[in-house]
Amino acid sequence: MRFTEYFIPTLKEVPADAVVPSHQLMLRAGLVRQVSAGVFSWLPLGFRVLNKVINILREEMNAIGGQEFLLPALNPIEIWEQTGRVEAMGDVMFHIKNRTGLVLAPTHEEIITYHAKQHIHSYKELPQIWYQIQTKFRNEPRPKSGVLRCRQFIMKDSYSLDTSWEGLDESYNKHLEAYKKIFSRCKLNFFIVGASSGAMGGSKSQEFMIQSDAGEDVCAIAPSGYAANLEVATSSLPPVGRKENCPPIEKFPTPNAKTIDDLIEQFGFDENSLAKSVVYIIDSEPVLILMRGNDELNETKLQSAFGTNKFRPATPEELLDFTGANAGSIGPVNLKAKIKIVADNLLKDANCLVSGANEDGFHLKNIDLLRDCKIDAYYDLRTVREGEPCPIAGTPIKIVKAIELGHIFKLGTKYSESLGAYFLDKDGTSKPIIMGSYGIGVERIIACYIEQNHDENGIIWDYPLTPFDLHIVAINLKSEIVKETAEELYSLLCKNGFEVLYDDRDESAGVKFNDADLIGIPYQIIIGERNLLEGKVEIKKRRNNERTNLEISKLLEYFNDIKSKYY
RNA sequence: CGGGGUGUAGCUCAGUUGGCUAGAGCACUACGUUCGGGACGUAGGGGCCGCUGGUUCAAGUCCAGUCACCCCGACCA
Repeated sequence: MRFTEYFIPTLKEVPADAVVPSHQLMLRAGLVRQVSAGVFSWLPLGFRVLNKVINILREEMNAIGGQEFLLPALNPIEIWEQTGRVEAMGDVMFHIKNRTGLVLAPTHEEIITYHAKQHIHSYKELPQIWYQIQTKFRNEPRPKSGVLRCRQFIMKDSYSLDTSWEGLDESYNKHLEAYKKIFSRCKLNFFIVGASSGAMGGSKSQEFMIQSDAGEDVCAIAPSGYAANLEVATSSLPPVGRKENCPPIEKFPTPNAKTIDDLIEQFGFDENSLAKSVVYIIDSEPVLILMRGNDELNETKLQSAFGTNKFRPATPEELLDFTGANAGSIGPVNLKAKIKIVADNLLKDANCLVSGANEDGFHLKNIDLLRDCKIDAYYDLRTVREGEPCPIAGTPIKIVKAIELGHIFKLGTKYSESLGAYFLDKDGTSKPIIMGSYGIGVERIIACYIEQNHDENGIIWDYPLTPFDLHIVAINLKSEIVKETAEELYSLLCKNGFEVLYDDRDESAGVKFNDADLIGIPYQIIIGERNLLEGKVEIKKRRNNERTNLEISKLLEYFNDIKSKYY
């Protein structure tokens, strides 16, 4: 491709709106342009990369027996009502205003299940893996970081249909392996974490992550290999437990202690003996949640424990109504109203605790959870912290920010049951199809690759994602010998199957060098009079700036050799 | 949805207590010179100062409203 005949609008300056490196570079190198918040156009150069990613996805999905579909983005709302997800998705789903009854699909479990219901009637027709690479629409409240969080984006989503839970395990593992191959082929430095299933429903789920400060997810990782999204991460911290000879419960004044830290400072209590209480309204019912003093409630865990995402912290008025005190003096004993009390696992059956007295300015000490109050249930509710021992081998946990590239779910029968996708098994009984759901954010692969592969001059592409294999930089095309050689080499390399970007612009050397580094094609072939006098051209490797002067006659052999290593 | 910020040329930005025909650099067009790390000269083109209303002799500048975009938070499969 000749630069003069190809639309590559590079930018010299960093666009003011872009903050994360991948966003800046995708704009500067002419890969994408923003049209509105969370809505992007792919320009020719970026679209080449996008297609390379899509090819890899397609190859690996086909390799595990996936069959490619193309499902509609416009969906009848009825089908979403049947699965209860109009409400669950809430504002995230786009609704069509001038054609009521249609929505823009944020994902495709419903449509897949609809087709399964239509045509899958026997165990003989299972298993199936159905996938597509298609545009999704989500009304994100806050799109950000370029293509990392968009309102319109491309997803590779696949769905497995099985007759048994063992079958689901198999389909799930096929995806797990396929995803590892996909991200490895894309040269991404990724890791896999245990994750929450959230509103998707289902049991097991794992996420594919890359570590990045631009990420919105937080993960706990440990040298043992333990890795989990902070939403579900646990540690093997010892429980508070019971002390011998816990004295009777006793109220004491704490007029100037509103926080756990105040109590530690003013009264010298052991941090572990303090218990804090927060009140949430869960499914319209008040619940007092008791945790170690300085632990943080993990709302995702709360959601799993109660099986609902309809909860919120109680208002100050509600606090006073239910407990008899304001925030800072609340505890599990002597509550004004009889409300449900749950506690974090670390407090299981603990005693000698300090907590609020439900009377402003007073706390209780020597609380025994077995003696002084009734805990309705214990759950894992706390957020893991840096340095805690991991649950696998007790090695210290590190907390890192990460970008989610892909997510695989064992869905189970939530959708097949609500939409009536049943099959007849061998024994003649009717059973719901057991499903899995697996997604990859296509644009995120590209943004993540750039996050991990760039320097101050631009993007550093590698095979196979690079938009072109080779970049010919011809310096001073007014020179006959430069022009002739460049044209000859361009034609030779194209004929031999290389994808070549040939900078044939009448621009100064500096402009071309800088654009070449910005665009970041792995090898630059620099053709200038200086080297041509010796019958040579210069090869510059983008990644490490390594330069080699090579005889022109050996060029084809040189790149064929490189190519054979990559393809 | 809460908090903060920004809207002036294609891009990055300046524009004072309201005051002449609204500016710079880069980009763009023409001609000439230059040609291995973002060249130079000369001459040009390009503006609904986000939008609407108000105050004023006079508004890019002040006031009110509104829209868009960015950041932090909330939310998010």
